[in-house]
This record gives sequence, structure tokens and C-alpha cells, in this order.
Amino acid sequence: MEESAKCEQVSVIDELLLGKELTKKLCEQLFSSSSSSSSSSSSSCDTNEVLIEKIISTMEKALAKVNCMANVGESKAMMDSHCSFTNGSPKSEVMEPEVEHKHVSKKRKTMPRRREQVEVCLGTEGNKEDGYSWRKYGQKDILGAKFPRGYYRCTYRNIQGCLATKQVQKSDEDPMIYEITYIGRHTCTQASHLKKTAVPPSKTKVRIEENQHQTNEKNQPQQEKIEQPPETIFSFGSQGEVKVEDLDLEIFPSFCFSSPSIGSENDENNNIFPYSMIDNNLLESFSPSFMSTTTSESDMFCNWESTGLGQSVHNSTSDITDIVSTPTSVTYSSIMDLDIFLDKNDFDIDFPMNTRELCI
DNA sequence: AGTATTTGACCGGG
DNA sequence: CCCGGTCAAATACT
Repeated sequence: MEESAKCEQVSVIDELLLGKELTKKLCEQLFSSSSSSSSSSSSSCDTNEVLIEKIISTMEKALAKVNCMANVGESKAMMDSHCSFTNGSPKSEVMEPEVEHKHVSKKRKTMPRRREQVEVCLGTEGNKEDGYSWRKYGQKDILGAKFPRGYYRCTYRNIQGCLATKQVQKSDEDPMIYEITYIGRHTCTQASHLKKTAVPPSKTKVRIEENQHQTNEKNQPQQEKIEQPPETIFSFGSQGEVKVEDLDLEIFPSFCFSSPSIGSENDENNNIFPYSMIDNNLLESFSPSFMSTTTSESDMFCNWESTGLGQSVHNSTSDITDIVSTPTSVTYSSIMDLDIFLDKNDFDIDFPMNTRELCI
């Protein structure tokens, strides 16, 4: 990457960090009554509205910068899948512009892609639980890559015509990191998925603690192919790094969240989220499952798109949809933040503020 | 027996 | 022709 671009990126990161801080503050204010607001909000004189304004402004700045960067170059991927992945039906050809324009066969590369980098702590072999069930259908040695790439498709491809696929590849540099490329979007409704979201948060939290404990103290004997219970995923927060980058947007730096500070597990109020937050809206915004439920993802993104904020970055809802559709719990935090970043119209409800740390 | 994974073959774009 | 992506038969697993 060029130097100027790096500088730009740094300043974008700054903006995003600022935005994060502001949203944190806002969250504290919003939910101070229901959760133990331990952290001190420095200048708590800001009203919620002011904070929101600030956040939006910050995000807009960041987005503008990113937009600039994207225009300068490196936006090939952006062009590739520049949109039109509407909430299409599984089979109807949801055409990419290039396809539409060129009247070319509806072949590969027509699905929007989104790449995630996941640092795996507990040796999940790239099979991080993301809430959806995948079926491996191939593996390929990739030129120049040390490790083979695994190809997965949605288990319900045949049954429900869900065309979502993902590619999992262990990173060359760091074997603990898996690069996961999601292609397409889930159109299926996965029961297991729904079930997971229904897991009482308190339970989840306990798990987190346990896992944190274990991972911190001594690495568990790492086994490849350990199937992690869904809850375990949250442990990524403590040590794991989750990077979500939309190949189309390329606007989000890598995020690394640590778990929210966790109190004792004997109180429901000590859930990751204040219990009062666990309402439908929140569950939906946190959980990828909402994408596969009847909840209208399109609605969500209508909102998003209508903000104009999104349009300044991208014209399509497809990518964003794709982002949020990321079902994985690993991306849990990321999703939350993406929501925050992107959906200013939903600020009032989509505030799963639990990010504690934003690493680059 | 049913389901999931592995792996070599095949296909198509560049 | 090379390479990435997918298919599908064989194999493993439950």
C-alpha cells in the first residue's frame, strides 16, 4: 500500500476509534440504569442526541476518507461485486452489474464476497462456529499459499436452495488466523441457528468466563477439529482477533475486541448485555440469525441505505447485507460495530455496546 | 443407513 | 494451459 494511503488509513482509524468511544459513552448513558455503569464517562454532559450527532459525523468523516482511498485505487474488489446482491431468491439470478452489462453467463465470481480474518485461539481449524451449518465440498491447494483452502457450502443448499458458500484458508503468516471468505448470502432458515440465538445470555456469559479462564491460564491441548459449542466462540473476544473486511467496501479496518468485562455469573444482570437490552431488536441485531429468520433483512438495510451514509460509500445494500448476514459468533462484536457504524437510523435500538477494545 | 468429509477429476475464465 | 472453484465417487463417521 502506498504511503499516502497508509496515512489515510490511520486517520480513518482515528475517526473510527473516536466514533467507538462516543458510541461507548452513549451506550453507557443509554443503559446506565440497567447495567452497572462502572466506567466513568468523562464528559457526560453530552446529551444522547449530541453524542449521536458526533458519532455520525465521525463516521461520515471516516467513510469519506475511505471513499477517497477507494477511489484512488485498490478498489478492484469493489468493482467486482459492486452490488445488486439484493435479498434475492436463492435461484433467481441475482445479477452482478458486470453480468448484467455483459450478458455473460451467470457463472462464478458473481457473488459478493466478504472476507474475514479470524484468529483462532482454541484450534477450531477454521471451523469457527458462525451459526450456520456448512458442508465442506472441496479443498484445494492454492498457488503461493502454504495451506490449502477449504470450500464450504450451506448445508441447506439443496433443501432450501441457499447459495451461501465460504472459503476458509489458514493464513500464511499466522497459522492462528483463518481467512474466511463468505460468498453469497444465506437465504435459508437454519433451525440450529435460531436455537443458538435463543441461548440465554447468562449462560453464554458463564461460558465465556470459563473459556477465558482456560485460555488465559494454560492453553488447552489444541486439537484440530474440535467442534466448539456456540458459546465458546465468545471466547474469541478475549484473545481472538476478528477482522472483517468487506472486499467490496474495504472500508473497515480490522477490529479486535476483547470480551466485555464480566462480573460474577450468578446474576442475570451481568450478562454481556444488560438484560434490558436483550429484546428482540437487540437479539436480532446481534445475532446473525435474524438474517435467516423472517425478520426482514431488507428492512434493516433499507434503513441503512436510506441514511445516505451508506450510499456515500456504496450504492448497494448487498454488501452490507452480506456483512450483517455474517452469522458467526466470532464476528459477533464486529457485527455489532458494523451496525453501529452503518445504521444510524437504528441507533436507538441497535446498541449492543460491548466493545471494550479496538485494536488495529 | 444416513450424513459428512476427502480427494481426484472436471470445468471455465483468464 | 494454468489455476481456482466445483463435482461427485469413495471413504469415514455417527
